Amino acid sequence: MFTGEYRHTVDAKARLAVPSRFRAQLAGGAFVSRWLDLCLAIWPRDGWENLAGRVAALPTIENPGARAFSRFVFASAVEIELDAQGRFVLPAYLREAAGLEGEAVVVGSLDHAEIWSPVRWEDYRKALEAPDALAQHLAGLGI
Amino acid sequence: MFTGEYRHTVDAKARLAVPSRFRAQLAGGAFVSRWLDLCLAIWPRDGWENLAGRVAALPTIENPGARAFSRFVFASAVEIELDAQGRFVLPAYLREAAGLEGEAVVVGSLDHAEIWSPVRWEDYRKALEAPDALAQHLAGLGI
DNA sequence: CACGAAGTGGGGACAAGTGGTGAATCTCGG
DNA sequence: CCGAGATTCACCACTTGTCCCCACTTCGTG
Repeated sequence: MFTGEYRHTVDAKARLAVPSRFRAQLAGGAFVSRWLDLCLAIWPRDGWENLAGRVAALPTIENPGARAFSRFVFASAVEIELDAQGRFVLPAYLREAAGLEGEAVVVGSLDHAEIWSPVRWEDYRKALEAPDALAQHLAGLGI
Repeated sequence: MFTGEYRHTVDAKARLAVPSRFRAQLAGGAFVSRWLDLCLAIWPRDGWENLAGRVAALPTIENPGARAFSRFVFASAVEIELDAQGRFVLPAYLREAAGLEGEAVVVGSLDHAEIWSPVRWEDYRKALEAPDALAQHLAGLGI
């Protein structure tokens, strides 16, 4: 399970360290892709294959939205390998897509981790903390 | 069951002691996350897995609100382990979220415990103690 | 009054995160 | 086809933060 929030640096060589708590779960191989709300996602192999299977089942021929989503995710994806220090290299187009430079926030999201620009994450989180926004979301869930 | 109110210190290393009455219930593993009304929640493993399971079932790809709530819960959560003295470390982002420094109030809340900043807890409690506030909230709950 | 448990504070060992150097590979021009 | 430059990758070194253990104080209890 991926949880928690970690602030790491993106160094001059575009390397980003994966939080140590995530490493064991990514040992069997990992994929990075663009993701919803202008962030990036890190998937362990099985989660990635699960996602690929679900997207493959979408009606990509008839439905432009499904087609767009499939391209959005898979055209950008790279398989990554961690170096001895637990870092990997972020391709330039992914850095650009997420607006990353200098620093990044890595957050857990259950079956995958996400990489955010610190500014965007802050904005997103603040919108969420508006007094009743959360309770609204909870209401429909029966929680 | 978690009940009672305890005032503990958050020391220079950001450690917080769990009230001894709660420890047995958290022995099998515990999780801390952001929670409603700007406090933090401590969950025993089974309670957390119950919550996580329900959030995991949400349609996070199609629904931005579900996505936001999923991020709120999982991005903030940490699995904690108590040291020999029954303490654990509060990550900086959780301290900030709950406005904690120096002291904290730990309160029981049936299936989980909550961590409040003393000031916020005081305000919240006072608001509830206003003559009719509680009755107002209870109305319609069928209690 | 004595004992034990709970809460608090601090020090040392180790791992995580970060920056940098050198070797291997690839690209491009001569 | 060969060589110089650029780029990437693997390895090494340092700093910082985290974790674990030990010691002290206070409070409740026998």
